[in-house]
Amino acid sequence: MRERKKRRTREALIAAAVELFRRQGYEATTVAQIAATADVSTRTFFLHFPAKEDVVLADADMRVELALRIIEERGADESLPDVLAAAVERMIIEVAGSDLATGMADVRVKLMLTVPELQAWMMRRLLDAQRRIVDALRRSYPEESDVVVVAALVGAMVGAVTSAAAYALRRGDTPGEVTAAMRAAAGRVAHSSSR
Amino acid sequence: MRERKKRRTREALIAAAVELFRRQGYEATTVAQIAATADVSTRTFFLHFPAKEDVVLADADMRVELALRIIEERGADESLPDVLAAAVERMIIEVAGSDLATGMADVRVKLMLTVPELQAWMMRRLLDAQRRIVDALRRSYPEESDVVVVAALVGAMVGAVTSAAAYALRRGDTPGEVTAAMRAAAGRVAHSSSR
DNA sequence: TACATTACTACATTGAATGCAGAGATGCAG
DNA sequence: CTGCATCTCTGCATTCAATGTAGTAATGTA
Repeated sequence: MRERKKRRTREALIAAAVELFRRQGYEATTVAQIAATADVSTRTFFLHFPAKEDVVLADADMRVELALRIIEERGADESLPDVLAAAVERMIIEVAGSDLATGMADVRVKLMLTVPELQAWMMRRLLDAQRRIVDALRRSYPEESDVVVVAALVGAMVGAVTSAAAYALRRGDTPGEVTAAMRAAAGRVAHSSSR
Repeated sequence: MRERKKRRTREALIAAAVELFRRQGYEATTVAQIAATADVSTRTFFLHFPAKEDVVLADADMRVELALRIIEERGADESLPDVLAAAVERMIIEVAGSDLATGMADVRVKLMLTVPELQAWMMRRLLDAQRRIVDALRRSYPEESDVVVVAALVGAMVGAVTSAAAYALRRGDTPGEVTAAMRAAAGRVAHSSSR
């Protein structure tokens, strides 16, 4: 019941923020405005989100967790690049299923493609995800001696997929085409490193 | 003469900032402190740097310009991945020559590896650099029809090199080893895509 | 009913960043 | 040398994100 109320205000904040961002733009909207629209105090906003940017990228961590689970569950019978490719594929499916489908995410994507501040924030989170993926891979493949090689592979994979997605979205591709582009990019990196 | 004075205050600001960051840490240092140490007003700081973060990443654009020139100068006799590899190689050499050599850059690298705020800023700049590289490649190779494929390649290249560099630095590699790791990462990506 | 937990609020404060008006030095015309 | 224009730099006020603190009110529990 308490949990419920907390989640309601959280979602009210997200809804208010996205709506205001859509109407006025990201920078023109203050946190105070968002809080007022959601009928809470400004201070409450920061109890739910560590920063203004996080309200746009809410629940993005969840996807990383899924990818990490794939890596940790798979044992030693599959090669490292293959497992990495599978993990990335899992994230692609997740993104295709939620972000590219719902209407509110449409606004989010547009914001992420246009507001530099949000791009930087996303990259920051992505960097963090990369680190955790590298750690997970090293735990699952302790025989792979060189961290730097693994890190480079993960960096290439993440860089290729996100760059492909960004350009496909900017070009106005359909959700199906975007996922296809991401998948193709991931495939090229994985294929190259497995030989 | 006027130009000279301006550059002197700029360098005084950088020196003051790096020194204060080293002694007190990045977040514990205020812009007002930096300005006071450099004997200028707080307002002047923002006339030289658009944000506090930029004082650490000063003159990083220059390197990107060098890479772009490589891409634009090369005609059509070399393949796209090869030219991209050459451009990245140029940047690697530049980084090895300046950032990894001088003592002040030592502090900068340490800051970039530890302060999340700076990492986000660097990623923002990196993203911008990627865009410009993609544009330059498309100008030099108009016959390459798919932007997304080019973008994915550039993303993979930049992602691999930066990730490799970050992990090599974090591990405590010597400057020579770091550049070797970057070069190896770039080579793997370039080699894979050229076939 | 008493107690603890917790979401939330009000208030104050710090610090980054911007706008504006003006002072003072530098370079350049006549 | 004298005006005039062009800069850099300053001081001041302001906005806004973000944090610390203390306290209120409601919910859950013994």
